[in-house]
Amino acid sequence: MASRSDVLELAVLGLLHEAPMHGYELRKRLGAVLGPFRALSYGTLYPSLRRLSERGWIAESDRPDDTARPASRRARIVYELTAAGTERFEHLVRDAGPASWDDDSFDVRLAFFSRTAVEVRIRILEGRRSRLEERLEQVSNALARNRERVDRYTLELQRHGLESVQREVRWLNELISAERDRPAGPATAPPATPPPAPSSPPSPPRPRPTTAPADPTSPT
Amino acid sequence: MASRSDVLELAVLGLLHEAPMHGYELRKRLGAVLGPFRALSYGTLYPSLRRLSERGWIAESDRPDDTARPASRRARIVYELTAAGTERFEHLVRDAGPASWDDDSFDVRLAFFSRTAVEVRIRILEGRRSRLEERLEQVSNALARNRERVDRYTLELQRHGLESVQREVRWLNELISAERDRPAGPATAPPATPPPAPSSPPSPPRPRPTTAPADPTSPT
DNA sequence: GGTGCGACGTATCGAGCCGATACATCGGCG
DNA sequence: CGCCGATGTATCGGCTCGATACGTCGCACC
Repeated sequence: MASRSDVLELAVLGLLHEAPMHGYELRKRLGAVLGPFRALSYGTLYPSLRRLSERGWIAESDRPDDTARPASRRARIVYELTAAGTERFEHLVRDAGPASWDDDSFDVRLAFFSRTAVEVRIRILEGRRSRLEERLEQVSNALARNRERVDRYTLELQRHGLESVQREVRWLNELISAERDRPAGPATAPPATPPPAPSSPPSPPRPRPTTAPADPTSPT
Repeated sequence: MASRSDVLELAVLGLLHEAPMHGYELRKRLGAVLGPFRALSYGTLYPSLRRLSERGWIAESDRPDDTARPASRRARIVYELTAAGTERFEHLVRDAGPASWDDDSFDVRLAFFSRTAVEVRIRILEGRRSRLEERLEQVSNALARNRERVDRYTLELQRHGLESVQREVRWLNELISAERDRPAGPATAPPATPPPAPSSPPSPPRPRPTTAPADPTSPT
C-alpha cells in the first residue's frame, strides 16, 4: 500500500490534476516533486502510465495541448485525468495513512499540501513527527547500548544522523504551529499562497540521510 | 559501477572480512552498516550471496562456526572470504571513485574507514563534499530562478533541505580536518580507535533527505 | 546548404531489488 | 504438550533502474 508505486501514483495524478501533460514533461515536473534527485526513469514512468491508464484514472487527450500549431505535431501523447482519476486523487489526498509518514511519501504529500485540508495536513505533519521520534528513540538506545564498542567513524555518523533527525523534528514543529495558527482551511482551495506554481520548480536539496536509525528487521 | 549491487558487494565483503558469517547474521550486521533503515531483504541477500559465490569472492566454510556444539547444528551456511575475495575487498576499499560520493555508498565507505588508508579517507570525504556543493549550487539557482512562483510548502521543504546539506558540509569539514591532523595512517591498521567493533553497532539515524537538489536527468 | 548536435519524445530490455511468503527447527512458557 | 517467537534458508511476482534504441525538430557552424 505504500511502495514506490503508490507514491508515484499520487504524484502523477496530482500533476495531471493541474494540467494535462505528456510523459516527457511529466518526468521533468516529477523531478521537482519527488526531489530532484531520485527522479524516476522512463523505464518506470511509461509502464506506470500504462497501468494508470488501464485502471481508468487517466486517458489520452485529443486536444493538441498547444492548440496553436496543428502542423508540427510530434508523436506526443498527452494524458489527462478522467473523472474517476480526479476522484481517486482526491481520495488519496484525503486518506493519509501511516504510509504517508515515509521518507519518500512525505515529500510528495507536502508538494500537494495546497490541495489538502488543514486537518489532514496536521495529521500528516504529526504522523511524520512521531515516525521520526521512533527513530530517535531507537538510535539513542542503540547508542547507549554499545557506546564504546563502536568505531570512531560509525559513532560520528550516528551523531550527525541523530542531530539531523532532531532538526527535522524541530522543523516539523514549526510547520505544525503555523498550521494551527491558520484560520480554517477550505478543503480544496487553501488560503496560503497561490496554487502550486504552474511552472516547474526545480526543487530542493535533500539533506540526505546519514544512516537511518531504526529499521531493525532484526529485533534485539 | 555503483548501483546498489556494488554497495552491497562492498558491505558483504567487508563484514566477512571481519569474520565468517551466515546469511541471517549478515543481514543483521548489514542493517548497521547500510543504515538501519534500508536494511535489505532476503530476496536481495541470498541471490547476492550466490552471485558473490559464483564469482569466487566468497565460499562456504566447513567449520561449524561455533565449534563448541557439534550436535545441534542447524542448516546454517557459513560463508567466508576466499583469497580472491580478500584481494577484491582491498581493491574496492582502495579504489574510491566518484561512485563513492553517492548517498548510499558514502555511509558504507565510512563504515570501513578503519580499514582505509588516510589519503583515501580524505579523498572520499572531499569528494562527498564536492558532491554536496554541486547540489547546493543547483538548488540555490533553482530557488533564485523562481522564488515567487512556488508553493509555500515547497519553499519550506527547499529551505530545510538546503540547510541540511549545508550542515552536512560543515560536518564533513570537521572530519576532514581531524583526518589532516592525524599523523600518518598505516594503510590497513589505523591508529584511531581500536579496529571496528567486532560486535554489531546498531547504527545511526539517517537525517533523511528532504528533497534532493540536482539529479537532472533533464538538463534544465 | 548540408550536416551534425543536442533537445525533445516514446518505448523496451535485462538485471536486480523489495515485500510477502513458505518451510523448518529450536527454546521456552504456561 | 501445544503454541509462539526467534532463528534460518529460500523463492516468487511485481516493480524499478540504467542503458539503449529509435525518431523528429531546430539551429549553429563552417
